[in-house]
Amino acid sequence: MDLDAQAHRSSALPAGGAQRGGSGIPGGRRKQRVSMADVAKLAGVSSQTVSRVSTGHPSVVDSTRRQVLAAMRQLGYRPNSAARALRYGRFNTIGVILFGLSSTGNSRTVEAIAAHAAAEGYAITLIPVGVPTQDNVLGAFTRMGELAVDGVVIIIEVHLLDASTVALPPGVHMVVVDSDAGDRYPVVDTDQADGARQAVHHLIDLGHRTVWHVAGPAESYAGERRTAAWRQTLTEAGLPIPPIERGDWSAESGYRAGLRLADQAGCTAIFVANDQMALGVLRALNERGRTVPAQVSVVGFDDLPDASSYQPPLTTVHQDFAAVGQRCVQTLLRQIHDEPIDPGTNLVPTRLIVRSSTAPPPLADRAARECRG
Amino acid sequence: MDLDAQAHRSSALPAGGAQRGGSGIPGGRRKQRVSMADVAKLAGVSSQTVSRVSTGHPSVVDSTRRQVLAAMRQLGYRPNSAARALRYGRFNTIGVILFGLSSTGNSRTVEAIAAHAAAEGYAITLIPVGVPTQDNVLGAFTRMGELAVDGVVIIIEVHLLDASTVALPPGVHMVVVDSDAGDRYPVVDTDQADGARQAVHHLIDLGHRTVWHVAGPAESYAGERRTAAWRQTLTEAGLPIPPIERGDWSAESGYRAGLRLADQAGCTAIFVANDQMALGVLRALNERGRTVPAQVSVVGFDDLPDASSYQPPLTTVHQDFAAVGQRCVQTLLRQIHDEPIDPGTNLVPTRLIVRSSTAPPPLADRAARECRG
DNA sequence: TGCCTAGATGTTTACGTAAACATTCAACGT
DNA sequence: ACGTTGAATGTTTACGTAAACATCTAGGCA
Repeated sequence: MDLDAQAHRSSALPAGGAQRGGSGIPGGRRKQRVSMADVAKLAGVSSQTVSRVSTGHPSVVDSTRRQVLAAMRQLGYRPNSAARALRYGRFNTIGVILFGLSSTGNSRTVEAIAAHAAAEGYAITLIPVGVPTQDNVLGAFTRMGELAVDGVVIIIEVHLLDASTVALPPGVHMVVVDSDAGDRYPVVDTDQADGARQAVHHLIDLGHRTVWHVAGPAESYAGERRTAAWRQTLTEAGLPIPPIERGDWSAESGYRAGLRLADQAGCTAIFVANDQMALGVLRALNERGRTVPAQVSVVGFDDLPDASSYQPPLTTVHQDFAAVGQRCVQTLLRQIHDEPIDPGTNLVPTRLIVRSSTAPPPLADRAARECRG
Repeated sequence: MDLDAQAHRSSALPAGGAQRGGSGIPGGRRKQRVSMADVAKLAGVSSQTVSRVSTGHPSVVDSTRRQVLAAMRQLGYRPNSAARALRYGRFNTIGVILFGLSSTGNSRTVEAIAAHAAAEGYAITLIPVGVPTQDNVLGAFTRMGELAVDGVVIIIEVHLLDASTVALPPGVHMVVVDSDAGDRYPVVDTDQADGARQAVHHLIDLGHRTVWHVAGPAESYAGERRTAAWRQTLTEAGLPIPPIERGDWSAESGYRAGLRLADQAGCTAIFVANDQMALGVLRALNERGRTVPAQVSVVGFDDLPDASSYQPPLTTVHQDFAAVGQRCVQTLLRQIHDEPIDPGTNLVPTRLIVRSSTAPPPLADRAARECRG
């Protein structure tokens, strides 16, 4: 790898554009990049032939092709994607607008998006929004308008986009992840409701009289969907609905919520809205001497890679982030290629992973319905 | 937001490029994007004036500027970044080559890179490498060569780049994260060695007779650096060097290593090469009835957000991923702008976060040197 | 032999932008 | 009054690529 040579070259060049290069004089101004014309000259063909070789056009005779390829290698030619994009009117790039990658699922979703986009010949550009204020989101949209993207995946609570002043630049397609705006935009999302339902049902089926809940922040639609499904599942089962504890997705907030729940006498089962908070809940219960799962059962949501190593290994709802990313790319590319897309929300199924943090309640707390079995 | 209008428009258009548009006839073929010329025509000025307004050039009289801005808004003009990139020879984009975002620090580093790049007017493009084979890395480099980036941050064990056949396309600058190739490429890295040293010293200072070690995979230079520093620190302290247990960074592998260590009689202190494996170690020790920190002390590395909620809260080495990302961007931009860069490795300091997983060893195991204090 | 066909290659042009250069015009000084 | 200046704006051109069109060559067939 010739890093050194490169560094030397660039530092040896005349600094600014002082020479104001006459048209084609190489070496005058920094002839930064090798163009097709350069390759063509060396190979003794026209630049169009170089173009044909570059794009794999069939009607180039083999000897010519080899000659051109040799010249390309010799000069270190690489196609100028800006010129290509200009020519084609396409960037072959997908933008991803998000708050941050540190949030649990985002990084894995983005990873999947990147992987699948790459497989389709698309690169992805990250457009981070620092703080999720409406102003910042608008700013991201403005920036995105100037960005070299053919479409965007928006991994942001969509209600932040509802300011009527936002005008999405025409020609930019979009897919929204993690939202309930199913009828306004194409949406891909994990089936939050069904996941929560499975979690709560699991606990009910084990014989618990009810299921307590540590919810995510109220601003999160994904969180709210999980909470709503928790409530509905309990209602359908004719069980009482305990008061909600609320966290901010962090393990620390789960710990605080867990301390409060540990003091609730009748609390034998907890559905926690994500695994990180569940980690905190487990610690709180342990500190308060309430054993899991003998005295209290805990179910999480996400199935983080670490969840199987919690103490005890966590029963949780598995989210298929890879599938979400894959469907995002697929939906977006269909739009970009002017193909029809299935309207409405594209739900990715979840499944419950049963580990060691759930068990039937202590005998004293066992529900009557358990006796059916 | 006029998503609907957009959708209708695009579906109402003639599908393929059947019309093969005569040169400038609008409406023939899809006149996809609004150009400066369109704005100029509407505003009754030359396209150069539109350009001047667009770039904020001072010599445009206010009335003209307002006229142009109005026309821009009316037509929904947005600059074509491909044309700009072609004109300027710059993309204002930084590429990031990595394996995956799920790996611990990567997502946070990338996040920081994205944030700082955005602040400098640069977007970032993700170039994921599926499996870290040499072939794939080469593939990524090839793709990157064709990509619209002015520089790349490489978050990949650098020895995968050492195939002599890799020719980095000239004109693309690079910074390597997480490597020991300090003299060949500009490198930004967490000070792995010092972090490990702090961790081991902490345990020694608590009076442990030696410190056992759960290492990362042998292929990881970052991991090897931590291991080497662990060994050196013990050696300098004149302490014996126990056999190494090795994991693959995952909590599960940490668990398995922990089970093996739990059976080692003299093991009272463990330095684990990352927090995730430490989580597994904690579980293994707990299962084997060895209490932390009373019987065994554990120190991790990374300071994941969750580490403070482990059981017990983990003493660990804090990595400043944000600083790493920031310095990457800074170093890269200096190269891109032809400014001199400080050669060699740019080390980001770490600091030990002492929580509840470390304590002096049980009396029977206390080292003689402890009596000095 | 000469025309026709098809495949290989060369030439022209447009994509949207902005630097460089050219032009216009009003304000100013002598 | 007239030339000079400089600010505002218009015109030309190049950036690198690839489609569209033009040209050229060799081989097939009457």
